[in-house]
Amino acid sequence: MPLTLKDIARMAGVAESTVSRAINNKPGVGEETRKRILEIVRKYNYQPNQLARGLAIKETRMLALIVADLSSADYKIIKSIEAYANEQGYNCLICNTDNNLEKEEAYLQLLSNQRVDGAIIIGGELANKNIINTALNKNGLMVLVNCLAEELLIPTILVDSARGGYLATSHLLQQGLKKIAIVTGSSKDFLESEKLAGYLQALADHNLELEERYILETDGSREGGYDAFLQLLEQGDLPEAFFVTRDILAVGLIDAIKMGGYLIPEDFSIVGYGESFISSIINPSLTVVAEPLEELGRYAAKYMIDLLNGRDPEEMIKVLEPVLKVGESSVLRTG
Amino acid sequence: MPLTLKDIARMAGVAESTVSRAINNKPGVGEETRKRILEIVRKYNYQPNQLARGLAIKETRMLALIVADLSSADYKIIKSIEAYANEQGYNCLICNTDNNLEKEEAYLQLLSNQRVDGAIIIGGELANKNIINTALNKNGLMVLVNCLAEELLIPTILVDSARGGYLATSHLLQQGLKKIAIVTGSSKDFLESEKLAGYLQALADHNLELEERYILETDGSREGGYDAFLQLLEQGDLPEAFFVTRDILAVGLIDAIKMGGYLIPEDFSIVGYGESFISSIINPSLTVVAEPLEELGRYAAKYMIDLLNGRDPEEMIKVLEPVLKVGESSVLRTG
DNA sequence: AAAATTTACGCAAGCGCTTGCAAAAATAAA
DNA sequence: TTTATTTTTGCAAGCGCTTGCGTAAATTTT
Repeated sequence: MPLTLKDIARMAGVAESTVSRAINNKPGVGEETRKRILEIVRKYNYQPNQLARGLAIKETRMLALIVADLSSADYKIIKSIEAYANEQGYNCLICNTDNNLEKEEAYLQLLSNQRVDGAIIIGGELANKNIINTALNKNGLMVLVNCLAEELLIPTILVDSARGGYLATSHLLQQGLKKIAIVTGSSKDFLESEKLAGYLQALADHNLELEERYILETDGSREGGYDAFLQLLEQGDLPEAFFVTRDILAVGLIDAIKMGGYLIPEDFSIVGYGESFISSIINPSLTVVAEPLEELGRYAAKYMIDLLNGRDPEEMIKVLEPVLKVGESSVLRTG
Repeated sequence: MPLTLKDIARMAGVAESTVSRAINNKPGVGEETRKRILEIVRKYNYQPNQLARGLAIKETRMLALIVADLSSADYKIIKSIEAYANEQGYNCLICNTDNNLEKEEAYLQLLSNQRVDGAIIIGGELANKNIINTALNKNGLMVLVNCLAEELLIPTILVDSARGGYLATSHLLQQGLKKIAIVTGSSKDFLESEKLAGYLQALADHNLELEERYILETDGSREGGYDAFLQLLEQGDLPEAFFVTRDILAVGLIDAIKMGGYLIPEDFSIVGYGESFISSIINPSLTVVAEPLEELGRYAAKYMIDLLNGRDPEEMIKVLEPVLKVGESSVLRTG
């Protein structure tokens, strides 16, 4: 059995309350007694029981990280959140909802359970408004990362996907390319539709008219990317370049392009999205719109903890800028 | 303020203890009262405070997942652990030690803090024996994944890396190749040295003698892989094939090989390790020794929970078999 | 030296839940 | 009907910690 406050108190010959105050650096303890107590604490390596403490002061120092589908992209965000949170004395629960609403709901109950002090919701199409709203009404503290809950006043931090789409498309346009196709994931996904919007905006800014057939919506999988190219091939109307909104899609697309005997970037230029190291491993290395994932995570954690410290959520909305990282897939080698 | 047991008790006109028993399906509550109570519970969506419950019954239903360096390989294991644990009513804390002993120690204190019921330690060179031993002595429940703490009686689950090395090397030998180099990460890493052992065994079984210069120890990074090839190039003594023990290493090695104008697999056959989807994305697709990560995670979670349920740790050691997945990098195209 | 402050410390209640034990109620046995 | 038995329920202590409040001791002020 681990030692308790009572044990320490007995050893030090003082009351429990005194030990408590000494440990927590609260006023009301004489210098001498404090030292004596801390000495004993150290000697026996006493660790306060956090459950009891949490119960008494009503905080758990735990955060729930709710992820729609734990993927290789998310772990960087998570890592970053965890690092910051840990610095501030918080631990992080990992909650994979598998894109399952019931699971999401169950996890959000951690808030009302009082198992966690707050929840950070990361990603995708999910983020069901009803569920979140319910949690919100119960005073559940939440932060949204890369997803939106319109109307609801929740601190949100996201990467400007429209800007990303714009950057990617502009880059291709600047290479003198005009026939640019976009290969996206589900249009239900807010971020995906933003990327499309950026793409359209860039075209418009260059006075190019929209070609419906160059907008290819897929399921976001590798096969989806592969099929997208086949589809164009059948139509017999190939573009000069591709903006692909997900790295996995790009992999599939590139498979198909190579299978067709085409060269990148000679026959097709490509810009991808998301700087997983896939992009640098692929041959040729992929030009991508890179998101500042580490920063994303840090902000998320910071907002959460600010929230816990009573800061007003009103002002907490952050839009980070993606940057274009030029690789070999979009630029013709000179010479 | 959330409702408490007392609130429910008052509403139902019974004592708190009765409500408690009703909620937890314990005997000693009349059928009628039970129904009445549960009705109220549902109506108000009452959620027991887990901290209080934990304090009373001395369990947190939380597991710490201690990872040496949260990487893309680990998240699959984590995902799998989390899924199983969640099924069994446990939540998982994510603890990234960043390969830092102090952090590892701090995280293991979660055990003595009684913030978690058990810890699953995943990975690498770390797993400091002293620290673990201390935790063990305090009755900390632990499970090891893909790492070892010799002498200590701790449930362990790992993939047979020696077998992996053997499989990889044998495969190359079966292709009629004889001059096979191995590129490994740090030899301090138990798993890495096992892979080497498997490699050596395979050579021995084929009556090939060991060529020291074909054993290349690196820092495990992409650059490490790149440099390994350069080193051989300088020596002017190139092998016919490579067994590369980490996927990132393989990426670097392949970079270098291509840079040198060589072809894979025509000039060099390659077998990598770990079926991240890197292996299929790389061109040519990589032949790899694949580890059953999902299964690894599931076993880890299962052992942990078995342990919590009082099962004897003695019998808990599981060695999973890796399998060879043949890609294009090791087999000459016929025709 | 006495009075007024300040500081150090202990007491005890409370956080929300569980559980052993005893009392009360319902049921079975005599 | 009485007694014995079982079931239902409540009481109260306890899990390990925090904190408001009151008192004793130390310090400062007159």
